[in-house]
Amino acid sequence: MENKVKNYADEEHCPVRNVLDRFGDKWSMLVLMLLSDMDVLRFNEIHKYIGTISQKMLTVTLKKLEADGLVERKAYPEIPPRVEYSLTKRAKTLMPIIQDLAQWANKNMADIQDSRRSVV
Amino acid sequence: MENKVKNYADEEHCPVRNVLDRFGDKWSMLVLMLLSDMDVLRFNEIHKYIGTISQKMLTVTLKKLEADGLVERKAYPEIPPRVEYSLTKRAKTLMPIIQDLAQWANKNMADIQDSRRSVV
DNA sequence: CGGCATCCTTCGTGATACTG
DNA sequence: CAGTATCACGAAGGATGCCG
Repeated sequence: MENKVKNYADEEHCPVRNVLDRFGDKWSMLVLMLLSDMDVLRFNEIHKYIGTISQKMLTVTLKKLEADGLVERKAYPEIPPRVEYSLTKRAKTLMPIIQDLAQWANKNMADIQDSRRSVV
Repeated sequence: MENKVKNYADEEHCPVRNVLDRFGDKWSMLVLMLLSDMDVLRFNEIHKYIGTISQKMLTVTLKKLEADGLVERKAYPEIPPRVEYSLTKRAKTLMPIIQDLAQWANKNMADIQDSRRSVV
């Protein structure tokens, strides 16, 4: 019935790619972890926490995360404007996995850097 | 002692970025999952399984993974040449996390795509 | 067979200036 | 304050051809 050689490039077989396409970029993961720690933050607060991100990239990143239902955006119609960001429930189910990934990274980073040097 | 505002961009706080910088690219994850399924594969076998990857990118991806100690490369001095790739122990400790990520992706992908459409 | 070298295109990212 | 708009650049990725 089934072909022996499945196509590993399609999304059917590799949903991970679907996920990574969304927060595998330079900043998304960082924003998620930050919001996970701090619960609610305003635009400029995030900007200050992540010192090196540009305003543009923060905007783009937040928009993407909001579109994917991972971040909630709450704008208050005040002058000056105030906008608060927080994680959605969906994002919160993802965070434990991110934490596992972080732990693995912590444990293995040193060894990996050794690998790169020794050029086995 | 500590500054209230930590820098979330440094590796100390975000080892995930270190990991993602390594296999967060377009193909690494795919190669890891494929090798996890198939145990041992030759260069052209991987190439066929992942139909859409270019030869160049497969080479680059495998080299990166090898350098990080995630993939083992075994070359047989024959004519024509034969090279076999497999996961290292280190990579095998990572795979469960990847699997979790894959499961999460499977469960949530549909909802996420709905989110993108409804533009909440 | 399993690469490497080169060229070329596209995308992500950054810098800067402007706005409601 | 919280963005948007525009320009510019570098890196990632693809196409093609050559080699041991």
